[in-house]
Amino acid sequence: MSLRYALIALLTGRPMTGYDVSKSFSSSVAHVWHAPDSQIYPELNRMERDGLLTSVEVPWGKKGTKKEYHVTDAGLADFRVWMESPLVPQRQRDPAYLKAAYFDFAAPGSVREQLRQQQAYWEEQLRMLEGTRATLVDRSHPTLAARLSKLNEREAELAVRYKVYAYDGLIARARTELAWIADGFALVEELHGS
Amino acid sequence: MSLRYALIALLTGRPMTGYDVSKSFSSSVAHVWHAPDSQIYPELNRMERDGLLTSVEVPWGKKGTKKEYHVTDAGLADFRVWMESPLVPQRQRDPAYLKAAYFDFAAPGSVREQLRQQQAYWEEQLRMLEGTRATLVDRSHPTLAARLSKLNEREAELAVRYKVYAYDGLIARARTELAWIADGFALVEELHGS
DNA sequence: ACAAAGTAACTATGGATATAGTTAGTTGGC
DNA sequence: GCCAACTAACTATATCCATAGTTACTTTGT
Repeated sequence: MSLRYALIALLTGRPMTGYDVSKSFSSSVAHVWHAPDSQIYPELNRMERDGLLTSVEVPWGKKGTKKEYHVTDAGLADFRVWMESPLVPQRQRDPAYLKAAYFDFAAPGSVREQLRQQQAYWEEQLRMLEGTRATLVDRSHPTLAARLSKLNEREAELAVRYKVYAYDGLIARARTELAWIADGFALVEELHGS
Repeated sequence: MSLRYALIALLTGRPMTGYDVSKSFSSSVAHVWHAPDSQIYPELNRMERDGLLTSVEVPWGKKGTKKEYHVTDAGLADFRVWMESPLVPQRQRDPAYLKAAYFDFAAPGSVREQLRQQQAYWEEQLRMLEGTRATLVDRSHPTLAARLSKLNEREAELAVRYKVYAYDGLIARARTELAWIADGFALVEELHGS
């Protein structure tokens, strides 16, 4: 059900077409919530049906049209209810930790290779997160900038600070993963030599 | 697909009935992989059908019987293939970070309340993880002990060290979450006063 | 003797998610 | 003038996962 609220959150910044939403999801918003467009388009339709969004047909080129989704008052109210409601605790389900617990079933070379892949992934994540954080701090982030233009300075300050806070959490998490991976290299070294 | 390998991993320790597996999942193994029994029983059946497990009917009381699942050589081979294969990178999908990014939509009191709930959850997690880690180090953990009895000292050392390593990662993650939550309290204080 | 708690093994249903397409119009480069 | 890349909006299928039951037998406490 969080997809629905991720979509409202995104659309409070500015009205968007399904395609825009899909692009936003695969770039910046994907850091906090990933979704493929096969989920996004149907969900946008359902949300319009449920009155959380309205759509406006916008011309595109000569013949084409595109649907631009706007958050309704009901949608915003629904979002606030969700924002105020307690969070259901996350289930632990991470294949990386499951694998690590049974690394003794794999060859040391394979373990090192997998650690390298995880390291590359998290380093890339970290770079992206730090880059995005910088665009939040200087308020150049496109979606954020669109939303800020509708707010007064006090409200803008809150919006920016909480977003930076969320990214700080993600960055801390990425660093923790990288530290764990570094420990993994050291452990393989200790147990199997270099 | 990881559920299948989590099940094989568990059953390499000792043969178990579906019920045993379900209990293990809701206690110790749930730290790395959660699954309800509505997933476990059908998956065990499919795995038996696919030749990864065999089952032995064991009498239970006067009239009852129970099915004890054993990992087959094919199952172990399949597990090793998975253990050696690269890990698909994680999708980020965490409602806590999504919410945090939009805390300005919620009342400060509600934010504090949600932070408190998250804090309680992660403190409890941390306690459990540290408790389980201790039973791994002193080799008193039941599932681990069962597996160790089939291994020589060198193999046992590897099995223990990697399991402790996995738990160290989970513990570090829990601590990172708690530090982030503490920063959240400080931020709410700064932005809205106490 | 009986009830409560525990053990065992499921099923049913709906929603969430991943993977992989499809159809059609638009823009920019050569 | 045409092709590649991009924009737009999907659909189809299968699996994963969560919630909430059901049935039936066993052990333990009183």
